[in-house]
Amino acid sequence: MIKVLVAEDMHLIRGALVALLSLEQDMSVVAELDRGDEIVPTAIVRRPDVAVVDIDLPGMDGLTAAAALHGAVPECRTLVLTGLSQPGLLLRALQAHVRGFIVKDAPAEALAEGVRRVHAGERVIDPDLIAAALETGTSPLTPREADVLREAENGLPTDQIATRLSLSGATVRNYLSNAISKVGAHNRIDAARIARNAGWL
Amino acid sequence: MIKVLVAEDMHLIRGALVALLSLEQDMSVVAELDRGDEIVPTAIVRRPDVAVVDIDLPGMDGLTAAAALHGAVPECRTLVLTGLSQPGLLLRALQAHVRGFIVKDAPAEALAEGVRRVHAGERVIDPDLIAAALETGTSPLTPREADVLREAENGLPTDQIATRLSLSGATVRNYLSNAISKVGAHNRIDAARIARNAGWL
DNA sequence: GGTGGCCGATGACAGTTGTCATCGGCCACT
DNA sequence: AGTGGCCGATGACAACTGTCATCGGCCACC
Repeated sequence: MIKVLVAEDMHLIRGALVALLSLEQDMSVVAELDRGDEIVPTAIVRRPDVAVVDIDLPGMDGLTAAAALHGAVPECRTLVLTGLSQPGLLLRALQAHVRGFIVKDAPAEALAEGVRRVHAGERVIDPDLIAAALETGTSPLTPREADVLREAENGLPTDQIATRLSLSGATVRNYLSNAISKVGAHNRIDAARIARNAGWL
Repeated sequence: MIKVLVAEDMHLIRGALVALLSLEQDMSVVAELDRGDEIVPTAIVRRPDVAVVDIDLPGMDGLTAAAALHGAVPECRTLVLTGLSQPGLLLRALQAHVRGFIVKDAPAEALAEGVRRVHAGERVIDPDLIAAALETGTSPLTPREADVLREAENGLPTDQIATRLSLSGATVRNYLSNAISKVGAHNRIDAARIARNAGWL
């Protein structure tokens, strides 16, 4: 019997995923969570074989939690669930010792199948996503450029971004200018959109 | 036995929702769809009692489909499913003769319960969402202002928005300026974000 | 028939944003 | 010791953005 932990913030979706997994004879859900920062403490107590983790969780994002989980409970394999297919996230996921990466519009059977294969030690990654990740490549942005883009995404003007990051306004504009040209955008918000879609933020 | 139609674009989530509904003794899923424009044709053939429809579907958005469904198969009641709770969408949903409105982070039992109540002729709407909708009120934006904001959201510069909407660049700036002051934003992207969150786009 | 709202446009102006050249400090690598 | 990259900063300049006043046409409402 494969013991599964499920972490997904939207209650209804989580319940539905649990229902889906519960249909399988060879697995049982031993924990249900809605926050990333509860994954490790819960896993230590419940000792799941596989953790099914949404990438976008409150408290602590799914990838950070996956890395921490690998450290705290190494025998527990992580299967990441993501809504949007952002290639850059795949790279970060692999660095976080994630063993499987399933997109939410994969066929329903893919989940249980993925859990089984990850439990068996295989890696489970959508081939299309691998191709996209290789194509997109690694982020061209420096950490600071990414920081600035993240703030710009919310519509903050230059000087407020500068204040929040303790930078000079002119420096912020330089970073934005660099980021804009690196990703091939026309302005800051375009750049933020491109970087976000690529999974670089 | 309540016959249910499920329309949700993410395959895995759809399968999970179907699994969840299939656990109920008094209902059966008679149709599964991933596109909005197939809802009406399918409903005409399968005659579901309740349609569970995601708001964000390819082909035709869930609300438009719900309105069409009400016209084509009036005895079928619609229950809308939405990820983000955007108050403005609730108003549009009610105009589309939607009978229920469930947020994806509602408890898992809420779905089957909602299906039952909608089938019984009740309206099912989260009280918090009603309050938020009343608070947010109806959109202050004129149709054209909303058009311009939608384009601005993607990072297009003024002149490209003008081209796409067949307007003068100066007019676009005026509309944006109006929209920005109406929603109390500091710039176009801030305005787009606010309007999007309110469900006005 | 007047009033008011939305549409579309123009011109002027200030403020913000994007680009470029250039600087110094720091750190890693050869 | 030199090279190159990232960080943070400045100044100047052009381009874009946001605001305001103002116009005419159209349509709905009283």
